[in-house]
Amino acid sequence: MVRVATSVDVAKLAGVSQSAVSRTYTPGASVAEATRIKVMDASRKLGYRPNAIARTLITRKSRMIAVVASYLDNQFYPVVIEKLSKRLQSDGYHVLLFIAEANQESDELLMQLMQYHVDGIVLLSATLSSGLAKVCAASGVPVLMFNRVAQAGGTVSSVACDNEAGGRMAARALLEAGHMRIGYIAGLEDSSTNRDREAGFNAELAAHGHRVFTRTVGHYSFEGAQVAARLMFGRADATQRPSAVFVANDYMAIAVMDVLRGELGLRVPQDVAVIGFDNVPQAAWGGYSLTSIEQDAQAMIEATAKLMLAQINDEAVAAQHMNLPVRLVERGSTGKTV
Amino acid sequence: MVRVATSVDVAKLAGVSQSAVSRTYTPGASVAEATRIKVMDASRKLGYRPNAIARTLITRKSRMIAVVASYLDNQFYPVVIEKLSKRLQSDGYHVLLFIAEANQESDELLMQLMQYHVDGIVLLSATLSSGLAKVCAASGVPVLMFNRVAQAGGTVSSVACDNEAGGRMAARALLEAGHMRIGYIAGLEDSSTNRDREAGFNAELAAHGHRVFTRTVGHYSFEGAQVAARLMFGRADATQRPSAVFVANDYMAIAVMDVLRGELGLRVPQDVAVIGFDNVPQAAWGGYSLTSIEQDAQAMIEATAKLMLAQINDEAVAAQHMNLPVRLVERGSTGKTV
DNA sequence: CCTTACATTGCATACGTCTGCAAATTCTTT
DNA sequence: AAAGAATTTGCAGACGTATGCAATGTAAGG
Repeated sequence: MVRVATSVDVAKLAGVSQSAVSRTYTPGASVAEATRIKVMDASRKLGYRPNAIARTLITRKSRMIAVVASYLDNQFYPVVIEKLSKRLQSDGYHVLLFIAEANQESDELLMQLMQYHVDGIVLLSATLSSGLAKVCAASGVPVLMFNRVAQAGGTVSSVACDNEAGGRMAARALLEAGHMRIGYIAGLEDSSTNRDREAGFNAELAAHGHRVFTRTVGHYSFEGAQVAARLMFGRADATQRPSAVFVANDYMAIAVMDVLRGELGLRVPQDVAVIGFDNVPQAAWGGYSLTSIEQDAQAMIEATAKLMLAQINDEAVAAQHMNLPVRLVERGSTGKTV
Repeated sequence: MVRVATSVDVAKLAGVSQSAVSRTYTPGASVAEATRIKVMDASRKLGYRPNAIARTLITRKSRMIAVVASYLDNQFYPVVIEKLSKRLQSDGYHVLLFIAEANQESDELLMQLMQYHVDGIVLLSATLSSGLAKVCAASGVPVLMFNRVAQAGGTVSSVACDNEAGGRMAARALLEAGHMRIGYIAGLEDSSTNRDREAGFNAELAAHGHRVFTRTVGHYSFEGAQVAARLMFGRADATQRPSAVFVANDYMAIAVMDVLRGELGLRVPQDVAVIGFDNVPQAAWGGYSLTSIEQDAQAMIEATAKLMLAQINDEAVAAQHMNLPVRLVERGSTGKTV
């Protein structure tokens, strides 16, 4: 077994008390410059580093934030995780990553994370069971949903984009291009993102005297989107299928484009215009040139970090619900040549 | 401030000693069935969960494993992180995620992780400075490099694929298709993956009396690959440019294909055949249909988890270097229609 | 019934750090 | 130079759990 140096070892070598060592590593504590130097020297000699675990036990702050994710194959999330991690790291926090099985009860696993006394929890595209929300609130751990909106009230914050406005933009873009038969491929039926995007989309169509021509469901999965595309576009008669489709996210939209072109021999945008949501990096790839509603990931992450840190440092900060603006990025899949 | 129940609270309510509570939550400890039930009842009433932090302090096992990653935009890594996390979770370990700035000295940051007394460290596509390797060895923390191979000897394990064999396969595939002018777009010059892939590639070319026609460097980045592609294929005279190119990974290969088609008006595979490495999910997308050398991520992860857990549980287990087999997946970018 | 073995329990201490408090030291000020 | 203010220091007691040890209770064997 290996023994690493402790603050007591350092104190002994430096000829000071253990308190002095502790204070040296506590910003803002009262230590004379001379002793600080003695401590630093001794630390260097012994290779001492404060034990974050012991520190957590007494300060009750672990400086760890749990991030719960599920589908990392949707490109939106790796980007978010990367940026969010960096952002939190720069504030001295670390990310305890947790991958939730898509359809699994994540409660048990979140309880495990709670055992580590994380200072906060960020849920990426996942919702919290009301029971667990209560547990978190009871133990004073701030919870924030990213890209999902919480049910009414509650102690859980959320940061999302203005999904409804995005849905409206998508509708407007397709209407302005003159499409009359417009389809919608839904994500997960019970997700707030899908609900809001679809609501905005339908509202805008209705405002112009239209309504959706066909609707199928892709469940935010690649395979689900392929099935949904085959269902929607599988009929031979061109007038029986949409001339444009709004897909609830880019990840699915790409699967849809592959089915349209590869399996059904349809051209995008000539036969079918496609518009997605998220503006993932792949949307800009030459093979797809996918028009999309952009979520400002950077802004969402900044808001997430700010809100989370505020709630950690000040228990009085209330839960908030933020909806950040979106914008339309037009590319080839709706006819704009780029 | 919120107070959560401790083992002492539970003990008091259950009318037993704190030790009894502790033993109830320690598998294999000696507790009578009757007291175990009393403890469980009291725990339920108080919502008690053992404090993993306090436990770590005394057992010196945090059941946390640090995972250090850098480029999550290369699709290979999200997949790895997801699978690795799940695998470790199933063994009761959790992942402390750390995003290293690409060109930054990650030593300081790894030291931060060491303060959390992680039980092990997995480096994704990153190498360890020799100084830090020494620190880790000194504190008895097993370190494993994933997709990179350590310098000679050392206490650091590594799990990678047989990059050299993969390079040879790529060469053979292009030679068998009859290509005479074959280019190579390199990744990071000082990475072991690039070194080995290129070495195998060159060796196989040489074995057939050929050698590489042009070589440029993409540094494993998207933009770098675009530049490298322009350099290699920017000349008007068709005989002055390769008819086939091996790109050191898929992430770059996709960038290369976009430049070839979108900017230079070249067709793949008719004008240029392209072959990548990793077989990321995107390689199979209809927009690219990229032939690739597949790394068996699942097997690599299984090996990583097994080796890491073995080293954690038994200090006697020596560092190992594993090279898992690869295989060629042929698709449209080298002329096979799929 | 007594001895021996065994299972169960509680006590007390340790893990490595922070922090309130009072003592000790240094610096100001008159 | 003395008194007061301000700074620095060490002591000691947390934080919540695990575990060696001795003590207790129980079962088995003779």
